[in-house]
Amino acid sequence: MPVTLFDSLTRSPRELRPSQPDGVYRFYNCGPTVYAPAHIGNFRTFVVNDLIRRVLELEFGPDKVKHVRNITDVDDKTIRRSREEHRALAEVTQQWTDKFHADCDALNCLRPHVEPTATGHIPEQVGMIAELMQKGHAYATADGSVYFKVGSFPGYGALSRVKERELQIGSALAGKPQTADADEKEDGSDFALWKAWKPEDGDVKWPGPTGAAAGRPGWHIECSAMSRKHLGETIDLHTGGEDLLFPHHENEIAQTECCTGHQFAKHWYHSKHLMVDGAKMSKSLGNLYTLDDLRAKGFSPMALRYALLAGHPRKQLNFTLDSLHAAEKALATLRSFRAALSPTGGDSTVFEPVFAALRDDLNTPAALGALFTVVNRGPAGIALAAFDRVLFALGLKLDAPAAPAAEAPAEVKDLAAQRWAAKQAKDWAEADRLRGAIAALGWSMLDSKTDYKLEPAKK
RNA sequence: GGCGCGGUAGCCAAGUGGUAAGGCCGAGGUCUGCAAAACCUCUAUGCGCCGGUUCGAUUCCGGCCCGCGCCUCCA
Repeated sequence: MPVTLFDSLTRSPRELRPSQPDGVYRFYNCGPTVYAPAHIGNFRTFVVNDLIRRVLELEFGPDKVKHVRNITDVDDKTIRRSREEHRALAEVTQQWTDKFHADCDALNCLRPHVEPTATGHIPEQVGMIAELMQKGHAYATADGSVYFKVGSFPGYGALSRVKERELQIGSALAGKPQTADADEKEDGSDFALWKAWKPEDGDVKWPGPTGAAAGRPGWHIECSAMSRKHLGETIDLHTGGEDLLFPHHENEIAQTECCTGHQFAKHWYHSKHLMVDGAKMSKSLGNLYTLDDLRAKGFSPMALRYALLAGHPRKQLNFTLDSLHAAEKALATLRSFRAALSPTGGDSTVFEPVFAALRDDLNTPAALGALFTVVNRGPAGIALAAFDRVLFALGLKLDAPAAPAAEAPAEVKDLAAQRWAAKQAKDWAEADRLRGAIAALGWSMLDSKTDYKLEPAKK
């Protein structure tokens, strides 16, 4: 069954097919800049990309997908952070890389097959810049930086239709101050391939290409170089958040295609941004959440994953804490449904509508709808293995506890023991009074036939 | 200013030229001393507004109103 995905280049849905004879699907996904914990907006993109990875594996086989996602571990933000904290750049970026991995694991995102770092691929980037200079697509400036000459690549703007955009820049951006390095450039739209060392870069520098000073690579070249090294000159799919479409991806195309002379990516995909409480996420609005922020509010990472899946990846999704509450409840229903399934035998085709929705441009809300349509019919005659295949496709893990178990304070435990005794004595008035006292301390006492447990009260 | 997206029940959110998936919330019920959990049932004559095309439009066309995103090395 064909998988279709919207293609940002042609602006239409297109079928995904491996283009190389080995049948391996080559998938490059722009990764995080590691200078702080990623926020849930970042994770929307990574969860969507994880879904692509899973759908591809189901379609072509687990060994027929090669997924590469980079780590940007040198740029203005990482360097600034390292200077602020008086720590080595590598130490800072390692810390946040580890945190990113832990968060991804918690969200049940499959690790990419290769996760290259920018600092680990300096020679590849320098080599590519040298190649571009030799071919006349790049030039060094007086300070030893190197810029890509946008005018030398006729295909520039095909992805973002930037030429249409530039017509308006005169009116809207005319008053904008020029950046310091703009004076060095031959043309305003040229972009940096190599940035000459400046004092604020501290000890962060590498030898540059011939004709350039020591310094560090620009942002765009890392993806071109790492993608080329790990996936070859032409890849099957390149993805990222919508904000990367321009200039990042447009620039990647220019760099790679000017070097190799071949088409860079067969297919482009961009997921939309996550909004929070109806507005763009930003620190100034105070609506920027990390995974740990949500954990602190008692929500599980899986609830975030579910909430992210509840919106179509190509539509803005408005995130609210309410949606996490809904997600927790939905997960609980799936959990009990799974527990009711027979481990052997049963129908394995009932979930086909779920897969069909995913194959149709990753329509996750429709997939969840189809899933619950089956769930609501009841567990009779449904194979556990078939349900688990759905869970794999969506990346949902149900065996994880909904919330981390917390230890009740001694005071609460004491009240609970008293209430249990009152209950055994059938002193209902006293039992109810004690339940109220426990609740007042922020805990819930949940009874079973023979036992009870304490949980933090639901907000 | 230009480009693009969206307005579907209290909230979130699919979808189709033929009469509205699903989740949450809410209501009722089974169970429980009571709760919680679980399970069962119910919940939009309606899809921003106004026209048009059509046997028939939420779905197509035109206009309007409202919200949002991008055009700044932010996923």
